[in-house]
Amino acid sequence: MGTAPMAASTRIKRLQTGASTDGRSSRAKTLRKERREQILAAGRRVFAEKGYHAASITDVIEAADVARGTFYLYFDSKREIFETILDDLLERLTAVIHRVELGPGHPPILEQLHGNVERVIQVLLSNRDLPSILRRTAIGIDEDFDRKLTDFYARITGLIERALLRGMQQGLLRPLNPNLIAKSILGSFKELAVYSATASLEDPAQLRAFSDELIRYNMEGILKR
Amino acid sequence: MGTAPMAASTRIKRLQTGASTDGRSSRAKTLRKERREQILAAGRRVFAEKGYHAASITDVIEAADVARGTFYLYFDSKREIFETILDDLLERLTAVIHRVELGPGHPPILEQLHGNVERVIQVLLSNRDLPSILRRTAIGIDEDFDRKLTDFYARITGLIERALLRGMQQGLLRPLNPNLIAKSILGSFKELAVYSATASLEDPAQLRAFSDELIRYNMEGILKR
DNA sequence: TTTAATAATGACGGTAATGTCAATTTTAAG
DNA sequence: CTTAAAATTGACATTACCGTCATTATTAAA
Repeated sequence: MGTAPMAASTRIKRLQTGASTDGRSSRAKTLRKERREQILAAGRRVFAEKGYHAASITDVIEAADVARGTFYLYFDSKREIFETILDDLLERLTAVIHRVELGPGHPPILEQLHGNVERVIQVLLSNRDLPSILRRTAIGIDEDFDRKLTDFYARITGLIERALLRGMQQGLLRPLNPNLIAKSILGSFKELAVYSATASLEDPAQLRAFSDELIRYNMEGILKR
Repeated sequence: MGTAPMAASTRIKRLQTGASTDGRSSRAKTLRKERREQILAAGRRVFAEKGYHAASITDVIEAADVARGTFYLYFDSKREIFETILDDLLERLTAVIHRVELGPGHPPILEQLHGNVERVIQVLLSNRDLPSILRRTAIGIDEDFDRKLTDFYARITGLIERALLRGMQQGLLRPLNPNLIAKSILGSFKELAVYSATASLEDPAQLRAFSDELIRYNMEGILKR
């Protein structure tokens, strides 16, 4: 009987496709994207639950309910699907982190800071798998991922560092070591962001309280004035 | 000729051994420990450089310059040698982190905090591989490691949290959310500690400056008074 | 209905790293 | 020197996962 596959029992086998003269119809393109997104979503779930290394392609295709070969029609490897997921996440985070602008015509600095914090948390909460993926994705998976993460965090640290310098120049901030403190600030935020899934921050009031606490800690420290 | 192995060219093959009536002579025991430590040191180097997953047993035995079989006389698996290394590190860190004591008969609080910071950094600097191992060892390697790390950080967070509560009761600290702020403080420190290898903190003056900056940031924040 | 193009399938071969063990080497006691 | 115990060795069997591809299923145009 050779290698003939059989129809899977309950699997919905098709999303429907089409063809046209110029390669692929727009409908077909949409459906290709849907299938891809179906596999990506399964990947996010699996990576969030097991972490990159413990997750196998087999886990992903089982979660996506597609055959092994199908996976390889959409992604070259486990590396590639994870890269897609990570790039996506880092890009979304980058998009919502805005440089703090001084001077008139801009919202108060504190409001801008709140905006950044709350937008980042919202991105992380938009898909429950994201905080776990971020949390589990540390240095050491792969040289390329290492660089991506390191660069991402370096960009944020750079943003913070420049903000600190401007703040010192304006006389708003005390003298401090901008590089060291920028890392501290990033660290304080990372530690909390990664746990954002466990708190109930979908409630805007709670989110605001969280943001308040974090920003006040960084601004004023913990001592009584 | 079967599976007969040949003498490795330049390898120092023995540490010398001995035997006695009660199983093993104390000299033999010492030498067993030395061989074990030789393999552990190689493991630390390899794990620091490549991370847990990318490191193979083959890498470790090549770094240690012992044969495959020898490795398995001292450790059951890659998991086990890494566990030994991680346990060791966490135990040493735990040992140098002391609860802050209030009241007369104890050094000033600030000095106690400096002590903690500087001792932790010293542990991390005692072996150049340790910061990298800590940095690369995030959640997701293995359920057991996850728990160990999570527990370790939870213990520290607990220490900080209780210190914050006492500080509030004493009227030294402003009102704050102890759990959230404890995590922030831990985060700020983790981010810096992990990079401690890159700074030149062997110099006591530099280490003190580092510690000053970190503690002042947590105490006073960044705003000008 | 027929048919060509596209999509999906899963058995299978290849690869890489693991842990074992029979053989060998070294040690130290007799 | 002889010899038994302990330590070391590396070839090899095993395992587990990866990516391929010939085959089958589905679609939509003719």
